[in-house]
Amino acid sequence: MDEKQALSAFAALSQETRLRIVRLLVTAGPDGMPAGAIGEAMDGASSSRMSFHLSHLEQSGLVESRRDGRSIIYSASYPALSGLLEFLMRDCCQGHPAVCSPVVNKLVACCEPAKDATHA
Amino acid sequence: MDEKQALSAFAALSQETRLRIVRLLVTAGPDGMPAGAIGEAMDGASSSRMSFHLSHLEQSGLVESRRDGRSIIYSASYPALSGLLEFLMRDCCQGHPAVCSPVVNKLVACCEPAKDATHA
DNA sequence: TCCATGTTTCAACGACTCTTGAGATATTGA
DNA sequence: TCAATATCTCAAGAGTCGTTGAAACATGGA
Repeated sequence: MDEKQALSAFAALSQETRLRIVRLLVTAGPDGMPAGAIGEAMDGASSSRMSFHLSHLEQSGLVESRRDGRSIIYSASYPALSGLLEFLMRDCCQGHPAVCSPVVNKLVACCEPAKDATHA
Repeated sequence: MDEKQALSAFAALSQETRLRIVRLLVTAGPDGMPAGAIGEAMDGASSSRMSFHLSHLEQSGLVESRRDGRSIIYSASYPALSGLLEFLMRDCCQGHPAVCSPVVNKLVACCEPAKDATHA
């Protein structure tokens, strides 16, 4: 992820409705959800409002879409999300231990990474 | 970090100048830099423009300031940055392995966390 | 083919963001 | 006290963002 993409992703996540959509889609899993169902989950937001935010999220790369019959199914892009996290840690915070160590320490507990990964 | 703070932090980082400032201040370390020096590093941005972005960053909690004589010294808030990362991983992505594992795997290599931390 | 359904596109509007330049404020040293 | 330095505050303007409602488009079934 380069700086331009990161700026776009941060802008996408800086809006309450969009942040909620991302949260919802992450929990929904790879199968995703149709736009209409997402709108209902957002306190019944109007379809044009949903479309606005979903296309914003899609342009930022954080979500993906595919058509299924009449519905358009949106799903979270896990690679984009981890790419953003990695950008924030590495490119922006330069892997500074004061920033990253607390996070890694908390996260290894919850995520159980493969212990024998690229860990030179 | 709660959602409101996270939204504000994402908004702060979604602007090129502010992202560059954060990067600069992370590398500058805990001693920070005076506003004028930051402005010079930003292609000689005007003082009012700097003030605008720096107070935006300060309000979001990502940077802190203190007065030193005539200068005001700005420094990165490492806790806020790791708080944001943690929010993104835990609250937003729910610690979803597909998002977090790649990041943690890459980061343990670079950050060398204390192996005996809260790691139930 | 026609209609219903699900979604997008468009125009309009108010609200917010960012930049600029001028002026105000705080601090220091003479 | 005065002047110089470092920074902030304010007002104005161009631009962007988010919402709304109406209309258009795409798909599937009768």
